[in-house]
Amino acid sequence: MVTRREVAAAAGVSVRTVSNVVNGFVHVAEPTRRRVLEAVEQLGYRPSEMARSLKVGRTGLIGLMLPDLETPYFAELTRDFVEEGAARGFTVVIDQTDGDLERETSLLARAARGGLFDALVLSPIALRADDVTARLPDSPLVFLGETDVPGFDHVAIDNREAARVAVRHLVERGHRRIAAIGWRDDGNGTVELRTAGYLAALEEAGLAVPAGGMPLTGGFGRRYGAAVLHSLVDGGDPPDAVFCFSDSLALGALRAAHDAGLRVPDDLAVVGFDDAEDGRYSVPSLTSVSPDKRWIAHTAFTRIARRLAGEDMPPETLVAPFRLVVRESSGG
Amino acid sequence: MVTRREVAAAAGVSVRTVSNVVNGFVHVAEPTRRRVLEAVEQLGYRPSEMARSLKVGRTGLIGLMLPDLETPYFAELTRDFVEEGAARGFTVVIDQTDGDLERETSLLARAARGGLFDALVLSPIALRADDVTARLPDSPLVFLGETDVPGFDHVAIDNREAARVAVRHLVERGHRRIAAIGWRDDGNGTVELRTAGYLAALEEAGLAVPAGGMPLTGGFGRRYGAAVLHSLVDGGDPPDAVFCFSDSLALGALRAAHDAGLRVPDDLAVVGFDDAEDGRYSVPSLTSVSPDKRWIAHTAFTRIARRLAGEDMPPETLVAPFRLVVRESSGG
DNA sequence: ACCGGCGTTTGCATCGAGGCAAACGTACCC
DNA sequence: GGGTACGTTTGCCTCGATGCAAACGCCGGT
Repeated sequence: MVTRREVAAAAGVSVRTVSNVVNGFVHVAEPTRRRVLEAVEQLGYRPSEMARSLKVGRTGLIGLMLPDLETPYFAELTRDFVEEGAARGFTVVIDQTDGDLERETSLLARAARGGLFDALVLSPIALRADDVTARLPDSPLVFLGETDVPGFDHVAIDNREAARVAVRHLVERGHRRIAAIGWRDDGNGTVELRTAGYLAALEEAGLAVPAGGMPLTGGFGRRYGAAVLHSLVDGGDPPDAVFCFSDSLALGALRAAHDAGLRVPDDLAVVGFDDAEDGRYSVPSLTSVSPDKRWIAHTAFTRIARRLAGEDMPPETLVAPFRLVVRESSGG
Repeated sequence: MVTRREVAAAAGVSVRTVSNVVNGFVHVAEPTRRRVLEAVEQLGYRPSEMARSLKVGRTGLIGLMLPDLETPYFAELTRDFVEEGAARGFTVVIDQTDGDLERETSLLARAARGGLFDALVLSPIALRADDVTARLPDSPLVFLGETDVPGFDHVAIDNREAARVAVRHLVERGHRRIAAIGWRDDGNGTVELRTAGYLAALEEAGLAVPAGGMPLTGGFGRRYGAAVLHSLVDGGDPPDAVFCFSDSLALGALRAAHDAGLRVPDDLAVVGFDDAEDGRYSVPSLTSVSPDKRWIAHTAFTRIARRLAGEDMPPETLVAPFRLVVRESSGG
């Protein structure tokens, strides 16, 4: 690694002057500047990011913690974060946890160490408030999703309302036996809110949860959607519509419906959640709740930037907009 | 930020001793260790990653440059890289370029600076050999895909052979008018090799490219697959099979085939490339070439680790295994 | 000839931690 | 009791770059 010292020696100036030239600083005489730049060029000198970071206390790295990248929702969200970050001069570092508590805490611990990251955006699954406060980093934190850690910024859509809107749409289409796929009993806040919204919409319409209509689901992936729909169908008295807590679940359900000989949306309407690109090209295309991911990325970064700029503001929960995109799977 | 100095003062020892305790170094008397750990705990001291990195010359960060994350292939590949990296104590930093030359070079330039990254894995689209050699970082580079930059390690599957196998499968199924979707005229090596494999398989079977069977495609996304298939169908004399250069293209094609009233695989067989999860749950499920992504991640990291360990070895091209997974879309 | 002022350059200290080898202290052995 | 050996602790220097303020050189003005 070529250092300033060598450049300085080659150009016959002091180390400090090299810095001045490189940083386009104050007054540097033209001949001096030229000599230095020449030496830089010739030796192939590159300033060290690490040393710079140490001195100025910023790395330009933002950590983004996600359960996984294969879920299209997270892949698309990541894209928006990377893009928004690039526009603001940040590099986004992705960490994938699989929703594993140990990996979530270890990332937090690592991030807490000496500010390798200027800030963290967390989308935790298993992490609870205690785990966070126990190993608090100095850098700003923004939480995505439902894990409610008091004292931090929080960006999420109104999951309850979104679910309510989605189910109401099914009601308006004339469906009466509306099941939900995605229920889990592990204290996951997102799941609870979507469930609450689902139940609220049913109640408003004077409907009941159909037989077997609130089955436990092992995860948010396609295979679980397929498995649950199979069991709903096998159970007899199948629903005439399902509201799925993710597009992946919904796509799995579509596949299973097809295998069971059900026509969508005629025999079974399906609504998903996330509006991932997959659902736009599936057969049939998928009706879905579409959270505004760019808004989320933009908002999270705005909070981070303001906090990094030293602004002192109370933590807030910022509610992202969403809309329901109606496509073929619900008869749109 | 709490520093060692404050810990040292609190514990009544020298700064150096704090280091020794924290690093579990050599001989430290038990009472001293206890006092120091107590001070560490009480003050909430965390060693600074940046300072450490500066001193030891490693950050533990590996840069992974990809065109995008929404393509399931890259999302899955990323997953494997992140996982493999975590197992080896590295954090993977994703940079997304959209295949944009400017963003590709700027990342390379940034990475070249003072080794923020210990190594780089590049999956370039627009980047050419010249662009790389012009701004060569000191850290190891591994290239994925077809951009052949002499002098560097290179991990890729044999695209020509893989395409040949895929098309031969269609031939064996009795298809005779086999079109390809994915052709582009921009010097993209991957496209050229898959095209070559496609043509080779046709020639071996004594078949010709069907009318309109080598249409230009704007990209690898679903919409392009859909658009091209539509044009093939509209052109009259449609093919009885298509080999798509990506699963996304194939899924778009499936959707378009459905819209055109074609039954898959009876009227039209479809084969994709990448074996992304989407294709396993689509209707019909998708036959696809499945590159061994874990092998790719593992191999790339092995090379990197060996080079970082100081081993001096000639650059190599490492060929990843693949297999053809036959599913419903080709009558499997 | 001397002085103030400006433009330019430089030395020194600093960021936080690690390498090295010296210094310290105690205990043991002859 | 003195010397050695070992276990333990410490100072000092370095990593590469930046902030600060002093120092330098050169100019014109009186």
